[in-house]
Amino acid sequence: MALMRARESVMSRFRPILAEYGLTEQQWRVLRALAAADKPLSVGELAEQTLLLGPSLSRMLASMERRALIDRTSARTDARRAQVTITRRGLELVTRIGPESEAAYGELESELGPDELETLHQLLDRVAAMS
Amino acid sequence: MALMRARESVMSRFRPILAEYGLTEQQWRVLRALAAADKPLSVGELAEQTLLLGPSLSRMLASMERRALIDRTSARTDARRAQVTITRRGLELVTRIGPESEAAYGELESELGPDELETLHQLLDRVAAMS
DNA sequence: CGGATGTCAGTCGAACTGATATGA
DNA sequence: CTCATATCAGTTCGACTGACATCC
Repeated sequence: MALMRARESVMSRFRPILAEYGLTEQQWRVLRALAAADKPLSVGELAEQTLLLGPSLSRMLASMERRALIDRTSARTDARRAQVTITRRGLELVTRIGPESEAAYGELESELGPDELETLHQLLDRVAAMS
Repeated sequence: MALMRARESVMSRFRPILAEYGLTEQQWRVLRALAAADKPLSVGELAEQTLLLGPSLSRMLASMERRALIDRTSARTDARRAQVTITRRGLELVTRIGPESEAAYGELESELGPDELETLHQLLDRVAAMS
């Protein structure tokens, strides 16, 4: 519950911004992962990085492709593997929303202080690594 | 994302146990809140403690009432306010699942150590309090 | 009356399972 | 053939909104 409350506290600031741009949290995670990666990602890699399931991603990607936020082509070396890339339009969205995202992160840092934010990060990573 | 990963890591151990008993995470949160409170809770109080929305709760409570896990009556002093209590059957479920829940928490404690778990808790609470 | 509480109805997004096409 | 990757189909659940009944 503590983890949920903390996440809810952070996201409640950020969700309205996403809604303005017609994005769900999950779609935002996809866009960020693609923008951060400097290469095309497979659906499997995306699933891992965004904590989404394959079928959910599959439908989301179809919808995001219709909105021209991402592109899907199949890999040359392995035709099973999709190549998902972010489009110029998608990247534009990320760069427009990005600053507001960092602002939310900045609030967090000014609330906790840089050292304790770092501590929090390390502890969370250790919990995540338990799996 | 760090908060999500940490939570996912914790819950991935626990979710199969809930599934065994036919409970969703959200229903479990309701049961725990009711078991922890030694008095009837209103839907509003439940919403606050479980991070669920009113309408979602309303439907869930109806379903849980059909399964005889909870009871709903209206308050004497204020007929708008519902009195939600846990039934004997619901309490039985909590006491059966409880130990497994604490086992998961124990894993966390043995992974981080008691001091750092405490630190994590405090940091998370501070983030949650930002709202 | 105005404000609070809870429920209902309906829509939407995502989780999840099982089956299937395709290719390594 | 096997295994992996991705998608499809279908169901279920909760988020969310707007309307509404009820009561303070």
